[in-house]
Amino acid sequence: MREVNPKVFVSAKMVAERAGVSRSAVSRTFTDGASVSEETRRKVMEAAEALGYHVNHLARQLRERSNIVCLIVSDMTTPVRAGMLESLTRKLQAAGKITMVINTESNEESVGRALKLTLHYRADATVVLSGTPSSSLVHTALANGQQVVLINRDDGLHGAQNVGVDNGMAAKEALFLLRRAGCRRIGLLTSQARTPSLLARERCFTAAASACNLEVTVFEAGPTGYRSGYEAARRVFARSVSPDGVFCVTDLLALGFMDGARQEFGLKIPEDLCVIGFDNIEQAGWEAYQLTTFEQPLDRMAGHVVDLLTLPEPLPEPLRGRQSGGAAIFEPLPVWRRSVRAKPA
Amino acid sequence: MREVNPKVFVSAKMVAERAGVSRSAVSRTFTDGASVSEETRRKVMEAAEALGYHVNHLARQLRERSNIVCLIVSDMTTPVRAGMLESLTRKLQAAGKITMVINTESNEESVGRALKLTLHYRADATVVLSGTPSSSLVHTALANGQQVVLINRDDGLHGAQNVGVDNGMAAKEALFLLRRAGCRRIGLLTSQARTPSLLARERCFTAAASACNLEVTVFEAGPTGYRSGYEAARRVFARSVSPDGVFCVTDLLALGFMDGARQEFGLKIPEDLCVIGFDNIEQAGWEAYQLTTFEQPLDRMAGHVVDLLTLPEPLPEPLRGRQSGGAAIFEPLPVWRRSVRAKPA
DNA sequence: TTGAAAGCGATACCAC
DNA sequence: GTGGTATCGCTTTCAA
Repeated sequence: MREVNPKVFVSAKMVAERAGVSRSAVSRTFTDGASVSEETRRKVMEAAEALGYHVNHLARQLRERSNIVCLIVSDMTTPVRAGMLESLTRKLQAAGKITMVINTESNEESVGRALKLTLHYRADATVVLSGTPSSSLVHTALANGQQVVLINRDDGLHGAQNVGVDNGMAAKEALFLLRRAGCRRIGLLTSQARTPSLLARERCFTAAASACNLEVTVFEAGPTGYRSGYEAARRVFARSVSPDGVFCVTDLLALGFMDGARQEFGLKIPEDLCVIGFDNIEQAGWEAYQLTTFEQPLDRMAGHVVDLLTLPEPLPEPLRGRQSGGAAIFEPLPVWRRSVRAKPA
Repeated sequence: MREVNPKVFVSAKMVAERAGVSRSAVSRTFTDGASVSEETRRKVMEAAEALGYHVNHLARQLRERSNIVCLIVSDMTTPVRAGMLESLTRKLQAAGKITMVINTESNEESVGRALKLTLHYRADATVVLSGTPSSSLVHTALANGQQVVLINRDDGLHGAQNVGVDNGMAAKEALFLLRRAGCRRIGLLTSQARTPSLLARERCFTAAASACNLEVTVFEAGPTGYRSGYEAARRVFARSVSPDGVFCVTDLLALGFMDGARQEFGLKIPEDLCVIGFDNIEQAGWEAYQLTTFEQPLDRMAGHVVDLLTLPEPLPEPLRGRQSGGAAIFEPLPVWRRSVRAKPA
């Protein structure tokens, strides 16, 4: 049924020639709602089939929107990023969009380069999952009629659309849980990556503590990740006074911290130490950890992003996420597991 | 510096008009190696800057190759997939390619739909990370001059280029390790997803065992993942005779299996039970597991894929991976940790 | 219903 | 060095 290898993409022209019709006829055959006779359509389809023709969407959308959405992301092996990527690609596809992924460092320059690329590829929209582009670049994108969506950037850029999670609520709840467990020396473990989300969690947690006249010791680990959490535990528990309740700004840090505390100091969780994380990555539910944490509603957030990109108007009421200063903020879901005591030891 | 919002992508024509030159001049300014006077270039750059112009690569590549590479993948949150995706996107970008990600189910029909999409988008190449497209579709792609690369499909399709890992070698080594540890009742845990790779690991492992006159009990878990491993342990150790050494076809299964064995039956690893995995995902190195496993050289494999797509000729000798029947096979790297005893208990 | 022709944004080839 | 023109693959008038 199929012809010899042309080593070149089959074009509508080739199909037209073979079917003995005009190229317009071919175009119409593949445009729904266009008027073609049954006879012509049959001839065209037959030729197309034989040649292995596929409409060139890139050329088609030379006149209209490209339907391309760019995802700018760094550290995509991280469970949260991978999860967001999965959700976004799936939903975008379902909405008929094409997803272009740009893997970048999270510094402003790299993100900027990536954003320029999206302009070169005429993406209808860009979704930034990590890092923050300079506001002047965002404006260039906007000026080119491109939508820009920023995820989990609490320092939301003017002009861009922001989608995020309510860090403050989780931080407050975390403090409450640690207090209820009877923890007396409360700590917070953050990472050296001072992203807006992590900073917000830290700020809200310490603020909530001061409000109760509680002192919180802040520990800073290395880059966000398991290893950093582990090493942090090493340092934290080598001190004369060490915490008995710690809120870690991400699950990955928390899991490493738990392992470090148990392995290096023989601490029992939650008897000797209570730990709370943030994100609810899959591993937090693993038997070895059973980490109490807060779930980022990735799927709902992704859904909202897709709505922003597909719905014609500024999202109608009722909103899917709470709106605040132009940002859609989603409530994280507390997930109670076994890394925190239910009451004082 | 920047003009009012045109709400439409800026084109070379607009730049030309503003700079008072021809559109050819604009084109030349952005084509390196073209001859433009300093004066003209300056005027063009100034106008481009003011308007926020970016060359439209989609239109440019109407005449030449698109530079687009499509990645077809399912279950991208899985550590191995996420890792491969990370490596591929990074290297492809470095090679000047644009990456489109198609998130799909792994059944033939979904993969087929995805492959057709890549044709619509004139991708120069398609890399299939999961699932196998029908061979007729692969031929259509090939006939359109598109390269097709299949990763870890041991049933390698004719025409497509295959890149994989040597499952047989790992399986044999796994058996050796379990025997050296003095295990007497050896088992193999596989998943219900009977992908070519997993089947190969199973086949080679049992074959190696028969060669030593050893019997291997094969257990089948649910879908590849932690939960399935955990549940499998539940069933496996509820039996009157249970294994004391198990090769799990993926790390995720292994980790769940370990937790199940420890949590539900109080087994000590490696004293009571030796476990070996495959993939060397990050979590395998976590303190709670310290799983002995085999590392898939994702980075080297990705590098090879990119070579296939960028090097003009069929890859020259010396090859980066062992060549076998047109497939590039990479050796997995044994990673010795603590889930297997070094000698009999 | 059909084919011819214009146009989308960019590049290559021409004369000038 | 420069501007005009054809061309890439496609959709969309517009006449027939």
